[in-house]
Amino acid sequence: MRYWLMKSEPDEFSIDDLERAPGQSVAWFGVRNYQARNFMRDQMQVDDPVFFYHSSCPQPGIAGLARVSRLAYPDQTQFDPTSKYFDPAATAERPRWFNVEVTFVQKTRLLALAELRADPAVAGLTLLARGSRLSITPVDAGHWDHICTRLLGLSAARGAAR
DNA sequence: GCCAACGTTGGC
DNA sequence: GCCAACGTTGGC
Repeated sequence: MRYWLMKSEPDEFSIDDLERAPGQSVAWFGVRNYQARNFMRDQMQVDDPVFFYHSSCPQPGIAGLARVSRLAYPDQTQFDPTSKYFDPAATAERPRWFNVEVTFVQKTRLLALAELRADPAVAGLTLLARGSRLSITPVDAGHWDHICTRLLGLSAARGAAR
């Protein structure tokens, strides 16, 4: 099992939107970065725990927990000419972009980026790396546990969504 | 709105 | 295959 952090702009799709989604499960479509795609396509497994991170907003930070609910499959928006994620180079035979699905676990208090940066125990989080822009990043088990139990006050079991 | 950092594109 | 130009991300 691996742990992940997935960024979303709350204006586009927030933790509240995930909670309200039918079945509380959604396709994580629109990723157009190869490294992030590869994480989804090659490494993410059903039930992997996910930090849901709000980016490009007044209070960037972790806003909740989710988990992977479906293995990666071709991102349908790449085939849709009316979508802003349309990719003319993609074909059904040779899809270029993939997405997993994630499901809602729970909201948390907003754990601000600034608070993460200030905590030496999570130094090394890919999210915090200089110039890091990746929308999907892996999280070490130790960092996951520290954030859940020490910073968010959750039980480790709840945090791991078992 | 600024801008640093990084990724992608395309001419050569 | 190099690399300049351009586009995007995302915190501030």
